[in-house]
Amino acid sequence: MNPELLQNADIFRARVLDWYHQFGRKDLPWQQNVNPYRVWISEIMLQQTQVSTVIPYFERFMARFPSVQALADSPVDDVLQHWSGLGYYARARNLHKAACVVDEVFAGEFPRNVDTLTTLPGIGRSTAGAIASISMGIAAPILDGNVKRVLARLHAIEGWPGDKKVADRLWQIAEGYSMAEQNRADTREYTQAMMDLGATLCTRSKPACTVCPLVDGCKAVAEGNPTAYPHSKPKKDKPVKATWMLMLQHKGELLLYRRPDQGIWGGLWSFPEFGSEDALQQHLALQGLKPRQQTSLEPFRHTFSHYHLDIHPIHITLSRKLPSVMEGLDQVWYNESQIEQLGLAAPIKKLIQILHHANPVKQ
DNA sequence: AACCCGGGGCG
DNA sequence: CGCCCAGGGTT
Repeated sequence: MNPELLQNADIFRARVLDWYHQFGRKDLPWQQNVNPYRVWISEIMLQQTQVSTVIPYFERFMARFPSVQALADSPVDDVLQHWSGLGYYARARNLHKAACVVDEVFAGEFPRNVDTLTTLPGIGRSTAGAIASISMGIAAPILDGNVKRVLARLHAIEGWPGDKKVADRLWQIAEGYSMAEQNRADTREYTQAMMDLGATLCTRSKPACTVCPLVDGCKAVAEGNPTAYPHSKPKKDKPVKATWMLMLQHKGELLLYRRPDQGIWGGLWSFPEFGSEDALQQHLALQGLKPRQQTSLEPFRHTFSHYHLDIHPIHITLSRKLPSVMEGLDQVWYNESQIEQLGLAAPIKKLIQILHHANPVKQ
């Protein structure tokens, strides 16, 4: 462990810059003829799309809109057309809006400080930092996804970066490293180096720690699990619901009803459901049914995107068919030959198969 | 099929 | 302020 790497910004920057000079990418289109306009456009494109896809878009965009004035002077539909295929069209609209603001409010010159840059539509703190540091030599930190990952691992920052407290901590660290004494070339290269490090070495799932210039200072590596950082979004624990499913069998047939179009498994065929075992038993009593044979199958959990459903299947064998079980809904006595014909939710299909397996139907 | 992304918009 | 969304790529 090398604590100086974490505490001394000069040592940290020297390591990062040295790596960048040896291995970093320096020939990307937006790294040529660097100016605020080109950096801005590239940053917005790179927020949503990977480098290899962005390159041709960037070239076409620059050929058509070579300057912020050219962009401001063009109809927004023209801008959207050159954005077509990238998605996130609100960003293209913001691009055009911001170009107009730069043209009209700032006399065609990008503001030379982060706070004013941030007032432009579509430019937040990170994009402003990238424009300021890369194209203006201003010592501003950035915190895009790549840098977030590098810093969260290096310092083993607990928590999800979407949480404000965690983001604030990461910004604080980024600021600490970016503020060290430096010259203008350093500032540009340092920012590019940090993004490159995150994009090419400190990747989300397979970080190349063995060749990382920061490995000896990396707390996540010291803990033995760099990919644990940054912590992922806490999946809000899903509520657990329970249902009791009535599997009525008569000879080789099972009673299914068609679910309403709205709600889960809309329009699919399913077993009658009840909110509790008591409700199920009460229903049976109302139907004048006193089952001789009743089996509770092993309850199991089915998980939806937004909740868990604990399914308690209750199997009952009848000696005669009931006329109607679920008031007002289509029902059908189902046998195995219909397996392809009816739309069944996955757990229902599973349940039917379990039953057939346990009690092979004697036809 | 879940996760990810910088910034905007909403309650 | 916190929460959700966009929209397609990666894993």
